[in-house]
Amino acid sequence: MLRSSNRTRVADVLVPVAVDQAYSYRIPADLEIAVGDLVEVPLGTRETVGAVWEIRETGGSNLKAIAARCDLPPLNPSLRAFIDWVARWTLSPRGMVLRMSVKAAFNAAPEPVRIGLVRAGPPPARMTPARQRVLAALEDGFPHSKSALADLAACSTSVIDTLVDEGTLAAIALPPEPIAGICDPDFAAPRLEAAQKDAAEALVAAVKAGEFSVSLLEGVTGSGKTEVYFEAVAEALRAGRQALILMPEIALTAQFLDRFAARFGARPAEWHSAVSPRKRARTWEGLAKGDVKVVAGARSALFLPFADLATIIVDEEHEAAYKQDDGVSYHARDMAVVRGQIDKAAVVLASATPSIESRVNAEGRYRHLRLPVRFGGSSLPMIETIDLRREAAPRGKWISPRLVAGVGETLEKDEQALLFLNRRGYAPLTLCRVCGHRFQCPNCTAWLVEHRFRRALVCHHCGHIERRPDACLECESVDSLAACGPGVERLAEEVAELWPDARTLILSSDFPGGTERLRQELDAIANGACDLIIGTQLVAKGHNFPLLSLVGVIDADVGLSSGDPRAAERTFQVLQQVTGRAGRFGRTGRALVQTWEPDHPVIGALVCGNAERFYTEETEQRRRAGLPPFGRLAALIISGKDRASAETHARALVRAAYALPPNPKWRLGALGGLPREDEISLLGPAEAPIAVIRGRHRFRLLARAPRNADLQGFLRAMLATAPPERGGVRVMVDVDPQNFM
DNA sequence: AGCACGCCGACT
DNA sequence: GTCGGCGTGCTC
Repeated sequence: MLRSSNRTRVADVLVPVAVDQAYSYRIPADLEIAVGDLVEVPLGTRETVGAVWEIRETGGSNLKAIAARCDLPPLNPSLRAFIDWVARWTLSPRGMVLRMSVKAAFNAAPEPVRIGLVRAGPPPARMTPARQRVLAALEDGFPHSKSALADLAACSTSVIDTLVDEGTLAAIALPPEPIAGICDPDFAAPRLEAAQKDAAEALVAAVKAGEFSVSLLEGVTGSGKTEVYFEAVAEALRAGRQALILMPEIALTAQFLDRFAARFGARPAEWHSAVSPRKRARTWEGLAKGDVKVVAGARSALFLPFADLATIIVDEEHEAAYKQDDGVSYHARDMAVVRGQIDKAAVVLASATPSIESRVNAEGRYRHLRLPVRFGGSSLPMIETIDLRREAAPRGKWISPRLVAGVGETLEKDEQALLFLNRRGYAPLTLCRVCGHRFQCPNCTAWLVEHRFRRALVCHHCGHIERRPDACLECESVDSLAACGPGVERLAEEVAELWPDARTLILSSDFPGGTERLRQELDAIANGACDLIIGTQLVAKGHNFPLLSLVGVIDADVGLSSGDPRAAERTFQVLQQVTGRAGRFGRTGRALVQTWEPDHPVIGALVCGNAERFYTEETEQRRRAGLPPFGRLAALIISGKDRASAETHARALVRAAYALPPNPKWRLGALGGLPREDEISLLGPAEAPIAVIRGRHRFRLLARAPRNADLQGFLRAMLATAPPERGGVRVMVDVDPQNFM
């Protein structure tokens, strides 16, 4: 049908900047534009790439025009719906969520053209031995790159150049190397034990159903969760559909990728911070076209353009690393469930120590699959506590006599030991014995942590670094500085004194050489390259050390006293994970846990393996306090360059909230009144526990809402009513906060 | 998120 | 007198 000439086609385009609305652009008559297309549009003074969210017709208006349609697959309706949903949930501008989805598709350097050489004509007029070798190397019929060919023929590249000039060889452009191999669901069918088989069948059925479902796959370390969820992936592959495996960043180890390759015959595509922009761009496109079938990735992989997503696995679902705090703050585990709902995919949450949230949801809302037995015949480690009140380490030392003995025995048997201390650096606090001066970060409310290897004092919040002085900065006393408390570096010093011959390695997130070296090192350890590992939290995450038979926890109580409502749960999870590293694959491991509070419920649950009771009590506490998953939380962090402006604005926000008219979707409790179950309560403003970070003073507001209340609606109304942010004040909204500092 | 505009301090 | 610091506001 003919369109009347005075009507113009207009596209509402979402641009990847911090705006919520889509902008309208005229569609030039010569451009074929559809909803979902990625398009180049002018924005202010520059050009950017946006996504078409809607197309409509309108009377003449002088809008800017779409410049071009990108040569990329369009965003499908489910991804667009997901972007809209995440933006509304997190109170982020939709443009910023779109950005997370599409930025990897662009700003990648163009694919370098790979040149391959092939036989193209008669042999050269004059044959030489080197030329002979080159031709022989090409007998297999496959194109070779120039350098590979020169290597193969043991000649210089000029020999090849001459053969090209003579017309014997020709240079052709090679297709880029595939981003991932073909994954074969039946490459190596696993032998599953009965419990694994039942769980795997349930997951396969869930994928087959082609409907949204959530399964909590719970099983202790070594119970074979991975093999079980691989069957869900296999089912997706059999159906020609796609699978996403989410993992906490550091767990994306070569070990995991090798296990995957052993099962499916090829590695999955990878998605994490260490993947090059070019590879990302190709993975993005491969997924959108449906060519790439399986991605293993960190949380940001959730925003990839899957063409036909059948299952999402969230491995180690309890991990705090799934929460993104900067920019758009989202919890990848929760958003995975949402994406599963939109894409009609089977979501699998896997963990040895599930979050309280998932456990509660598993009582009814989710399918609950348990793997009770430790796979492969090895038993759970024997866990003993060491009461530091009775068996303390010598003064200035951190390893108690019993732990010293335990490590000694282990090393004598040529087995590996791991000492776990969740503190990076040498010492968390440095002070002057003469005047009492404490070294503090100039930008943050935090002590500077001594890093002895780097001869520096470092702030773990803002990265501030200064040389460790020899004299006190305050009273100028020389040699008066004392290191207080232990970090892994200091523990290493103690270890070196106790066992000078042991091969020791420190594993922490500031590992020199970055992620790649760390990966290699982890593999080396698994192969016995070291006797004694000293590690932070990092060692608890998803890496297996088959030779490890003893785990020593230096200070089990760290973190229990913080104001974080999840402190006990977190401590339990990390201790359970780290002690579970001991004695896999046939050996009975042993864990020695040093603690000042052996009677604490967390320690009790760990030692007698009575996780159930601990979970029940924690769950009950959450229920009583209306905390997640029984209620919902949102934090507002109000920061400014000075204390007063931040506090003033925080108070203005509270006033705005109480001035709001009544709303049917939420009710705000009376100011100062007792919290009621059906009302939103607003706590604060309170100065944040870390009052200053990067030179910005911070206040916090905490909103707690009943499950059925429209918490986001309330927050939007409050923010809209409050005075605009001026004088450098910033408000950050953190829905479902995990971090209370 | 970028990028321009604008208003105050230290310099060729 | 200009260069440049960053706070503020806008992008169809």
